[in-house]
Amino acid sequence: MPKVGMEPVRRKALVDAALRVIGDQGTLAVTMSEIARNAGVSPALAHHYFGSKEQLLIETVRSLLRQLRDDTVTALSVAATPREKLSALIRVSFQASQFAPDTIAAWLAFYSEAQRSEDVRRFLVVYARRLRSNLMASLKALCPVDDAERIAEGAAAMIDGLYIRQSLRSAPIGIEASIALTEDYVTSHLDQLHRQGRAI
Amino acid sequence: MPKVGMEPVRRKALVDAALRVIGDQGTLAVTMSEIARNAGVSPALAHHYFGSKEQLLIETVRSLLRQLRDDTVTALSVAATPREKLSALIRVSFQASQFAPDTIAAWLAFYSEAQRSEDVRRFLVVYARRLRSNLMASLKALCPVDDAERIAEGAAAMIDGLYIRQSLRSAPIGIEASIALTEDYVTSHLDQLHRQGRAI
DNA sequence: TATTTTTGATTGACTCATCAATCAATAAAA
DNA sequence: TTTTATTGATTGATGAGTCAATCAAAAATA
Repeated sequence: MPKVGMEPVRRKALVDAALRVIGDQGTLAVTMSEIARNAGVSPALAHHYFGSKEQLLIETVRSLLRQLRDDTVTALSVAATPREKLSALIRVSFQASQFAPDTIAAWLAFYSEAQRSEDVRRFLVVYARRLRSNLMASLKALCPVDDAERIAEGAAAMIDGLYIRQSLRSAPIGIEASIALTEDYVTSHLDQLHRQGRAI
Repeated sequence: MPKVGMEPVRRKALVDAALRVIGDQGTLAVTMSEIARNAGVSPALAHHYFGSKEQLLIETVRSLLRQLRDDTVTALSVAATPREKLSALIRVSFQASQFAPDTIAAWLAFYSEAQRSEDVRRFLVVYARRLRSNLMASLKALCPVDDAERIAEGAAAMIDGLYIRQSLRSAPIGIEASIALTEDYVTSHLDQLHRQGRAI
């Protein structure tokens, strides 16, 4: 039943399937067969389009990252002031699409994989940098650079930490609580600078 | 060259080797052969003493957790006031032994594995609970319970977040900087409560 | 328009490697 | 001689990657 132009469709289906399977198994010890089955095609086809499992995995991180970037761009575009942009950045990280158990499990699996695959590591570093630089951009408008750096570092760490804790599913902190906690961190530190007359 | 009483020695050697290999590969996709080789024994011996790979891995998380608990107990015992105990808890998390790249990679690998193995997950939940309850014990002496809960949650998240970010080894935040950031979080929130007259 | 040719999509069957787990055999204590 | 420590060799399962073959759409040609 070969219809022409299937390539992009299949690529997407396979990447999505990889995400699902990884999210489900919570590990990169997933097989091509399983991914292919989940996508409704044969294992051979997965190889045909991606060449190797590694490559399919890379593509999968990439898609995760792209999703997050798109969400971020959208959120930032509707935020007017630097302070609003900060809130938008925090909110995006805990957005439902990012906070879904499957997605969290997949991120975690990739963090673990990053220790072995230089390619995967590079993508995660991009994520870390992006979050940091987005936070910095807004913070610099609100306080001196060195304070901004500290706050950005702290906020980023807190976001990642809340994220990873979510993966254990014990005493799960909800989306709103996570946002409130991070929001609180930023606010209280900015307030502190304000009182010290160091804010802008 | 069988000498009697080798069992405990070998068990420890194998667990230590597992930790090294996992830390090195950053994943639980490690083989019994590799672990055994690293411990200087045959794969068959590893099976002899642990029965299965899963069991050896469980034992390895356990040892990680025990190490952390011992460090924590020691650190808490020399701290007198609640505030000092808080600092001690923070410091322990970033202690050299916990902050070694291998150890970080191993923790990460186990977090990822926790999605699949209920046993591993249980151990990590124990860790999370322990950290939280230790923080709470000291915080409750310094502020109302609901504030304590928020601060404990935030501090724990920040610790985990700094930890995970360390694993990417990009723009690595040092031990001291990590401690300072977390310390800063706790201090500024306690100060805030103080100003509001809600601290104890 | 009818036909042949080329190309893209797809898979079943296969190969090769790896790995967890088993077991029987050996060697040294006790 | 019984027990403990240890391993080499083997087995059985699984999984990544390859390949040749099939099928149908599209393009080219008659």
